[in-house]
Amino acid sequence: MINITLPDNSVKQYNDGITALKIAYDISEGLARNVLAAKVNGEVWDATRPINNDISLQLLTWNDNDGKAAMWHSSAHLMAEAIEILYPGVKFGIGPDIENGFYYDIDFLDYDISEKDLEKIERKMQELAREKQEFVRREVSKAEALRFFSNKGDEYKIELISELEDGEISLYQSGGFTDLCRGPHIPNTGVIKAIKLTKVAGAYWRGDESRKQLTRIYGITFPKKKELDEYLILLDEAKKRDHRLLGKELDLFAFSNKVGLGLPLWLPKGAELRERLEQFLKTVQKDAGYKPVISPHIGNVNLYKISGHYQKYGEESFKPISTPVAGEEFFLKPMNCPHHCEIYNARPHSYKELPIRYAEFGTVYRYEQSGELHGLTRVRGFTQDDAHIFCTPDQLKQEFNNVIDIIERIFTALDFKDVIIQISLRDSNNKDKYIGCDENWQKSEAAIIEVAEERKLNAIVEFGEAAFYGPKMDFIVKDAIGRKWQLGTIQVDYNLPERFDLTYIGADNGKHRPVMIHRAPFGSMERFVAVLIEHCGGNFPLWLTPDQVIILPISEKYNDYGKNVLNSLGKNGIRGIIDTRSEKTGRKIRDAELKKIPFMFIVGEKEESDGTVAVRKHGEGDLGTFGIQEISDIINSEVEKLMNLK
RNA sequence: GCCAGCAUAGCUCAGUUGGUCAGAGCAGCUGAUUUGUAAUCAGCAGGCCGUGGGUUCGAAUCCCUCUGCUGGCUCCA
Repeated sequence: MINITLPDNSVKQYNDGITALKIAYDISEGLARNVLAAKVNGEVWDATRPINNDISLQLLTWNDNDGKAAMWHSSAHLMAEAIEILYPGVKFGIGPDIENGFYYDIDFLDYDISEKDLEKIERKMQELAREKQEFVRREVSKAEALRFFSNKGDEYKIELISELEDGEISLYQSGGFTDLCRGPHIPNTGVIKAIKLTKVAGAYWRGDESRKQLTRIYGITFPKKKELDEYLILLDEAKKRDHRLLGKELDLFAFSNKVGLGLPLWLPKGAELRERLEQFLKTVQKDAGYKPVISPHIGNVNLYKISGHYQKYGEESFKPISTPVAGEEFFLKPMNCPHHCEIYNARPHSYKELPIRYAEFGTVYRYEQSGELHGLTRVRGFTQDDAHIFCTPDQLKQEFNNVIDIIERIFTALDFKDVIIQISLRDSNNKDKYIGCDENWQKSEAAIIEVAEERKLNAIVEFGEAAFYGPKMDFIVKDAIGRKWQLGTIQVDYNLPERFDLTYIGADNGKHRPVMIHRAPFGSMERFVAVLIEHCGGNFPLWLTPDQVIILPISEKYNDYGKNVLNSLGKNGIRGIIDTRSEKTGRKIRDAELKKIPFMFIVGEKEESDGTVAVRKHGEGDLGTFGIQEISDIINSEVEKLMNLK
């Protein structure tokens, strides 16, 4: 007999060789039907794998991420089985589960595969799933595994096996398909009820551009048809929020082939919105002791050789610009920091001046591969809300804290409520990857961790993800429909001060090296605006939105009164427009709703004689009649509250 | 850059197997209407069917080139 400890700490006794699935049946048949896998002493196992020792057991279902993973991984096998039947002879690469579903990389040889073929494969999968094929695990020797796949002619699997240790190799068989796989898998394919293959893409074998490109097919499966439908609705919602569509609809930005790929053009409404964002941050930064600086868009190639960007961005930069004088070359700047270092170096500094905080909305240029470009989120020219703080090592922690204050204030003002913080530290087993002495690393890592602990930040720590010059803290926001976006970043840097020989004179009258903090709360204006658009679906916060109010006169008779109202609003600092077309009120309301303007003021005979407006709020409807000063005050106090500026 | 798909009016899209196939709605302009909480009516204008080549008696439609757009290109059995 063995003891099985369940999550509620109850202990049950079973015979050797019992399986998680049988235990589930013992608890209830309903549960058993939902079991996808099991966690045995913290390790994810097949629910059908025999248990021979005392263990703690957690049954995994669709509600557990590990359960989902097992389901999707098994779905990848199911897809491979279907494909092997439909396209005999194809060769398989890898087929893992991913965050939202699974994929399989396959060498389709001479078959042409496009999205038209997906439906056929889906149907085959459904047919196979209904057979409730069981996944059978078999542990094999390396020689046996190699023999199996050489007989099959699957050179990719052979390559994978050759890198594995003998004794740790397992095969899984479901129906007529056998795959090299460590598992775990779901008990049988019967739980896969809803299948959607989503896209076909090329993917290099093992991500290596020099190797053969395989065909990757992505898909996702669900235990219930309803969940697939919900997923498709979510995708649809994401589509509606796409910043590229909304940017066009709301006249915010555009691209032109004549100007060039990945080079955004900001239209007046977009530029005004961006200016408001910049102005907001400038005000916050002024309060926090930042000083504006301005640096040119190009710099001598030697500047970037000193900073190390030349080595790093050489390939990803636009080609150097040559001058008529031989031997002189300039780069479009890929980052602002080298310039700011030289601004610091413009004159000597005393410890009494530190910290020095230089801020610049600096436009940088990087040559991204054409296929990487995407709306405003991935472009070739963009503006960072950059700042560099030069401080003494002792001031580091305080300065780091101050930057977090700024970032939190901004996220609050923009209604990003769900923020994940990632602290990226050095991989201490692999110190060669980084520069700088241990002491500095320990100090700066400790500073970040202490700050995170003191502020009780909801932070995850990643080892080995630090920049080569120092640890960093990244801010990842979740938008309104749950997608994650990396925005702000704070980085500690001991490298550039050294490379640029930055110094200050200390109280001891000696030269000392300052520490540098790189930080960008928005990251880049382009990317941030894109994320903001998708987050709010084009319904910007009141303080940011292009037009806060639209005046809708009932008929042309009231246009003059409407213009007077607009004037009064302007005097109260409220942005508005007026719709003087000779359209019916219903039409004007509809158009204003579609333009997502927060407030509609409807004015007619009553309002004109009373000096009032009938207020309708976007998405909510009629709010009733207000005096002009009264509603102006309401709007302004709302704006003030959102901006949190006082 | 590579793989797959797409490209028709400012926008969203129709255009069956090549032969009145250059169309619709919205937006725009002109006029009528003077309107009370999500589309008033009528008329007008608007396109080298992404570019260049080819096949054909004939191409928006078939083939090739180029350009651009979209989705991907390790989340490592």
